[in-house]
Amino acid sequence: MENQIRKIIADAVGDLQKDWQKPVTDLVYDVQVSRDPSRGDFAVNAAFKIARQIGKPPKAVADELLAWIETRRKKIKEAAFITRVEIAGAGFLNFYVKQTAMTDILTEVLRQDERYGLSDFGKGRKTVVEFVSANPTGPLTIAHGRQAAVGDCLVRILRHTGHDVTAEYYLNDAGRQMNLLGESVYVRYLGNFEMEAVFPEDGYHGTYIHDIAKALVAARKDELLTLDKAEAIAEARQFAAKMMMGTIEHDLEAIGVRFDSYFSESTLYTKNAVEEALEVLKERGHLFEQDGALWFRSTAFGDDKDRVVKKTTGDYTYLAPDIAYHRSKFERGFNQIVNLWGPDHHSYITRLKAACRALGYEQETIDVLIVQLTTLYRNGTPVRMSTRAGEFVTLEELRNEVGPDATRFFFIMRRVETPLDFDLDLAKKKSDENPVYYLQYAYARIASLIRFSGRQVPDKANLELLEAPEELNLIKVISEFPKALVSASQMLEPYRLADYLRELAAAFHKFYAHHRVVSDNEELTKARLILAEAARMTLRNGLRLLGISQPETM
RNA sequence: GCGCCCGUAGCUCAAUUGGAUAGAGCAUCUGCCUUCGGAGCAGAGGGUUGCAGGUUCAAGUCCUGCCGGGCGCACCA
Repeated sequence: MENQIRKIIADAVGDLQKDWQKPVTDLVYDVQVSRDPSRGDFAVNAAFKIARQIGKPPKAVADELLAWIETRRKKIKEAAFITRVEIAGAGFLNFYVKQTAMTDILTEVLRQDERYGLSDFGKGRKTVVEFVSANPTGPLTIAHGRQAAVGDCLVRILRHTGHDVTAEYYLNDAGRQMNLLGESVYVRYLGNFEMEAVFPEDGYHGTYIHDIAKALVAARKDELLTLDKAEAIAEARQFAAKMMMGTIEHDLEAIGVRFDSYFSESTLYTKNAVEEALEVLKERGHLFEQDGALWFRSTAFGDDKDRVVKKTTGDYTYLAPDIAYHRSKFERGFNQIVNLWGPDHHSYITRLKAACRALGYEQETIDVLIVQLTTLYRNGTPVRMSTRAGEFVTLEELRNEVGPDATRFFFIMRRVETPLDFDLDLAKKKSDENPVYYLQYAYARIASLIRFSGRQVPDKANLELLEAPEELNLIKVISEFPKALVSASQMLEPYRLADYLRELAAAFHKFYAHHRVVSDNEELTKARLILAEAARMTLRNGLRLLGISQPETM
């Protein structure tokens, strides 16, 4: 429908252009589904955009377009479904279309079923979404949880809109933090044999360290006591990392988050990738030595200051392996890089993008989403968190308390760049106040309705019977699903899907409250069952993309 | 000090990237269950979109300045 309207406008412009002073090029305008019936079914703002280009008042352009359409409305086939076009406001063209033109979408939804919403919008995009990427030095926190929920949801949406997506977890397993973990566990391990040792400064204090140590004792008995300290710590580190990763993967799995790839930082060193990446930068003339250190001239790419990649000590900074890591993304053929980072990495974005361009990757898109922090609220007051003392609310604890569905939904219902207030009491409430239940209730209600009807949803019916405002509105909302997905996909904003689904659920509830579906009127019953079924499928497809269950009963 | 982000209803947030009368949820108040699930629906109140200019057919959105808040400015990771 939208395409046909665009075709008409394009033809009109092509025709009228002759009489205009300036040419119209690259015309971009909106064809918007109107939710207000007094504004027609579709609102088009093309006249404004044309007016700007040719230097005429929008109203005048709209008049010309309207006249053009009116004189040909009976002749051109694209216009067959149009019943009326009118000018509104300062130059909007409002299109009124035939009922069947709107209801056709319902049979289409039923036909496409699980495929409704799929698009090839992202065709040609080979996308890597990197998120969570927490060091396996402790359990995942709620900060990771938000990243996990948003990232996973984004992956699903990108996939659904035709991107070739890889969900990747970058494992910082080469650094000092991992050694600290090993040392912390080792000291606790010794403690199990009544042996004293100095606990490392900045070591990890959480009770989970004791758990790991106990597991280590169970697995290796007193074997580590015979090794020298460095060796024993290395063993402890390896054991702890493996065990922590197991826990992390389990916690992610529990809220439906899966990764296609775990990329280990340490492999960058074993494969000499860090040296190679720096070599490339050097060849391209972006490195220099100063004060005994090796620098990347990032200021050439808009950074505030140049950055050290290799310290005077000979060690790499954090940036060096990260450059190598991102180079590997390009080398693996990805042309769309999406990273989800915490707010503490904000200033790092410029640096990374500078490095990517310095490596010679100009065409590829790099998007870094800063996922802001979450504050949990209980009884209206913030829950205190402190990683330092090893006391923090873990993702696992949160999930156990509010359940996986609410966990995911609350994490994604806001734009990622806004800090999130997570109301625990609200998330647990099984009532109308809880937005998760609003969506799931709509789904369960439709499922129940179809069960009640005691029959199969028919393939076809006289859909022209659907003419009440609530019915037409629901149809319009259903028809906007693919567009909502593309929008969420393009802008990398999963919350848009959550927002859309709330609107869809509201449209259904409203329809349901005003009209009886199963009645004596056989034809109308059929038509309304089709409408309900299309709503159910759309809701289901959307909830799946959010990773939220679709209960048949509640 | 420099850079980035934010300021919208009592609260939490939207607003189709510049579109028409700024919308939802929560909270408050008022209605609706003898028929498909009331975890729902209908309605009311609540706004100078921080302030002042500017750009244009059109500004919550873009530009400038101010006010208020947050974050970042490492040879840490």
